[in-house]
Amino acid sequence: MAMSLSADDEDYDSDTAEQQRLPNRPKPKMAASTATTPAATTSSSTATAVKLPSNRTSSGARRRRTRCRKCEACVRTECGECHFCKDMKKFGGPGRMKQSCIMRQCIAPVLPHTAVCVVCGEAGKEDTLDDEDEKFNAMLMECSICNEIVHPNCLKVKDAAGVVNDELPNCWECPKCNYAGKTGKQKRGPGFKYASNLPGSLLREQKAGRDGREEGDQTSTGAASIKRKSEREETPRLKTEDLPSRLPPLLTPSGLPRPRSEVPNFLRKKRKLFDDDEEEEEASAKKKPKKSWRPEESLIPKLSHMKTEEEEDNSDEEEERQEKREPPRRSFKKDYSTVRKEEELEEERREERDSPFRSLKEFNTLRKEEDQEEEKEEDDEEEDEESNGKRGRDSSPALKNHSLSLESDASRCSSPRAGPSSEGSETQEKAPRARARRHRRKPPNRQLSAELSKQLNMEIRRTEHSLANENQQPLKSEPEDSENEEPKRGLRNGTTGNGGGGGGGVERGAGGEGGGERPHLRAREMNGTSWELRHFYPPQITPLGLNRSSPTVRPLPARSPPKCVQMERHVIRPPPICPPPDRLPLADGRNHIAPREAWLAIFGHLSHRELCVCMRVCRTWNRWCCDKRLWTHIDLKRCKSITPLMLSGIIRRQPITLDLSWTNISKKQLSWLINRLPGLRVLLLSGCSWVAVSALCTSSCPLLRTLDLQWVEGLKDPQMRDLLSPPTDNRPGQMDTRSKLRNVTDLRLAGLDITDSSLRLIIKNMPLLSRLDLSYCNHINDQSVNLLTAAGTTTRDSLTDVNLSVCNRVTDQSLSYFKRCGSICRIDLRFCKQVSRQACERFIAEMSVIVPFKLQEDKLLQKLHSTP
DNA sequence: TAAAACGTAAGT
DNA sequence: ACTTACGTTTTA
Repeated sequence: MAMSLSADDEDYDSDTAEQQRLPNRPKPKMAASTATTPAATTSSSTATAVKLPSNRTSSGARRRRTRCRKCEACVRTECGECHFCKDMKKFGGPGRMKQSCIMRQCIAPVLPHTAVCVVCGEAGKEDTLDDEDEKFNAMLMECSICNEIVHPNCLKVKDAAGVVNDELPNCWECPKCNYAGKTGKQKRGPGFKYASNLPGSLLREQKAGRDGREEGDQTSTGAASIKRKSEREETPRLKTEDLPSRLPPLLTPSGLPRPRSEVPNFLRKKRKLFDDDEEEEEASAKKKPKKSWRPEESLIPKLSHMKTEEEEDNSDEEEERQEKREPPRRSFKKDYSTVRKEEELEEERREERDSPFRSLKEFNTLRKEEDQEEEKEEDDEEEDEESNGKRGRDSSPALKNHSLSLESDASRCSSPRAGPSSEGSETQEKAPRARARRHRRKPPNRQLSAELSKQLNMEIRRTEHSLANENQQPLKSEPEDSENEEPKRGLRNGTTGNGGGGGGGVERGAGGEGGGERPHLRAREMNGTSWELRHFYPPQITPLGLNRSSPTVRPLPARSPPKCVQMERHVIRPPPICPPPDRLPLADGRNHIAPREAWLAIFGHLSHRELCVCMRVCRTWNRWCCDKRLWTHIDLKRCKSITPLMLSGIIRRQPITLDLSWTNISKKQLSWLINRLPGLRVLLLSGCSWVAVSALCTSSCPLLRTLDLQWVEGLKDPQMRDLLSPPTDNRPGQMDTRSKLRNVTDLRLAGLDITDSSLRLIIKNMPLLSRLDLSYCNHINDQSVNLLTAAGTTTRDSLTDVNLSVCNRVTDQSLSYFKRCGSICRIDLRFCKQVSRQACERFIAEMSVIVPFKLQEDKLLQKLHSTP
């Protein structure tokens, strides 16, 4: 980013250089020292008067944004544990970094109160109005391209449409820039924070790739596209189509004065990133056909489900699914996949031929056509909708289309640039006003569908808030427990496993490589624990008796996430909070009798896929269906490629449980995710690489309760040490002796070559550990159990469920050690060759005095009346 | 290239 | 006047 920015900045500066520099405006890259001065000067000017110098117009300095103080992050207290907190003097640090707590990074930074319109010099006046549109026109809008802050009403060029960025309050691409075809290349947009500053930022990588893609999408469009091409660097955003549209930016539907749909710069960038990866591909293949891409939204992934449906229709996917046992709802992951570029999709298809989604490509092609129409319709609808729940009307028929569109969205999204191109095509087709909307919607790249994005954003926010209250319970969330149990089940059945999560993924994923096997492998021996095995057998599936030595193939990591990494700048900031409507607006202007909560109760019974379908029905439903409570569990298991979009989609939904098992997520991606999922309680990373998992070493996830590291490749004692050791900080006063995983209660380490040294660390650093899965750990022996149950250890009393199945070094002796555990409820010693049934019976007999146990299965001791 | 450092805008 | 922390620059 920096690089790209710099480039942009240069231009920028060149223009403005002479003009005064606004506060903070980064001076030209020159030496910082020099820069300082100017800055200072400017600062003085600005400081006093909020207003920006008129000259600033051309491309003025950007106004620094400040926290909204309302979002979940803002209302949170400092964690005291992150990098930035530790730097703070209040936490004993030197105070040099001067950054806000990682957990408090504002989700929707706002313009400072001192901001005023460059034209009239007044502040935002939206509060004085009721009408949404009026509000919009009276609120201050900051252009992400020229940085100018104005009241839309004060613009002379009202006919031109501005492109509202839904994700960042008061942010748009002003009509002037839009009309001029300027791209936001220069900068990310106001309020954009360098994600790279964040510990977990995924960033930087994107740079390279991102630019390219976007453009690709644009191709279809006319002039704009041209421009862009020339300006590759620029953001993908607007396309030419925007030009034509003239309507003033509409307001956000949500009612609050929030900007609409555009994808924030950062998003765009993100998308670009995606695009980049894809771009080539797309460019070559698809783009040409201009499909109408739509802005993708992070949501889209979900939406993708929709498309899925069709796909399903096409094939027997459903059947397949069932066979696979894939829980329909969990298709979520797939949805995300849809987001990816078509290429990826194709690959996936190939790989996951079985998956319901496989037909994406075809689907997409089909959709293209449909989409165009759809978009038209949608646009119209949107207009209508804005005030009421318009879409509802066409719901039924719409569903189909919508679903398609959604999918398309997803696909489009995947192609960052798609937005533009699509727009172009759309525009042409549609009426002017429709176009206008589009502008909004489609922010260039991934343009999100405006509506969806908005709603989503809002929802997200809400969700986040709710997340804030950890207590929130999902309407129908699937109990995390289920997941927890997975392992066990897995052993039993061989398959089960993950099911909890949505299971199914496993099989599928494996499918490509032959992983398909599933369950029911028989137990044999497992001597060495080669991770190969792991690959072959997905965690839950692990055959009790696999021959570990057998060579395995990891589920291929599918293609590595393309330049996804480039999430860099991708800062996800949902729009300002705007509570979703409590009632469903009907076509006749009245509201449906059922309140939102009632609807949510119903939605709670739907699968994620179904929710995606519902989200297409109307804006209101769209928002409701995005309720965080409906997405407490996100399953991307076996999803071969984790893309930035997927990541953003995850963050927006703020899941409590995230299953990334057997994916090839990268360290940066994981780190980025973790740092943005403060409410994450369950993280499943089985089958991932240590490289990725190592993100846990530097990221903060204090609330994490369940950590699944089964079959993580390369995870041995040294790595376990890194994982459990307190953060290392050389700076004085920064020592935190507590492990970042100190609150973990459920740890799954099946299939790892760890020894007692790791156990000691676990015992020491996980005082709350209740469930421990050490199955398939060949180095675990009686001494290990002795350690876990030794006097003075917290695990002695905290352990309730220990899985030592297929641990061949464990003998009857371990059972005697377990008698020391005060809370033990379940001991799984199945397939432990050296454990006899007699010993188990003896254990039960002796324990029965205190706690009644039963032999639920051979060598599976289960406390009566309790199921851990 | 990531992380640290920094000037100073913005808020209290 | 003081604190927080944005957005950039510099350093490692």
